[in-house]
Amino acid sequence: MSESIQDKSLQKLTRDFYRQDALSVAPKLLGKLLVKNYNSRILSGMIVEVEAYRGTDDAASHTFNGKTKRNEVMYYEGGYLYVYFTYGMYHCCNVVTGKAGEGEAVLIRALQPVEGAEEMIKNRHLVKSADERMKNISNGPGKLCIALGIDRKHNGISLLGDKIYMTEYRNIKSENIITTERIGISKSKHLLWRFYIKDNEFLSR
DNA sequence: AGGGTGATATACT
DNA sequence: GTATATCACCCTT
Repeated sequence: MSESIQDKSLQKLTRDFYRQDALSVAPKLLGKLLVKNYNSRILSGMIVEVEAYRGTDDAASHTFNGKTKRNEVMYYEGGYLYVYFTYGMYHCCNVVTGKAGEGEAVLIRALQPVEGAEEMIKNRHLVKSADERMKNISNGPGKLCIALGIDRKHNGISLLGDKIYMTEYRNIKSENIITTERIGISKSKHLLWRFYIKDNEFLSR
């Protein structure tokens, strides 16, 4: 208890939080910290952009056509990481939400680096020259996975453990949360299931 | 605007 | 089994 000045802002998100519906969780994830233990160092970033994906009513969701080997983690109860490989070279990182069997998740689309930016730049093979490049570290779903070193090994990992987890960080006022159509999909485009922090510099677009 | 890259799903022999 | 289309992306022109 010696150094236990409990910083409320860094409290881990709970199972109850993740067990809510994807559409409830998605906007609430904005301003939270995604934390990764990386070679006993901490890499972290504030979530600034997300998209919700939900099984039955969302043709763009991996779970729209039922369970497969690839998407089975999405059917876990909320609080697990769903990581999939796409376009031959990238990974995308999702937070499973809802109750077991529902097949929902929230895609993390962009982070604002908080801790370990130097390491992230190395992971991304960027040259730290200008602030311009800093914005390029984790402003996209594929990029943030490279920056944090997230790949298929992390598929199905619990967010209540110590390898990867999320904590409280900043409170984002509702008037600073923008809602739009999702990016990069062709089906169910009309659904306004993308959420991002207004005027943040680290958005994917 | 187009190419790179490979897993996955679907549609065929 | 094999063939083809698609894909929740990123980078370069």
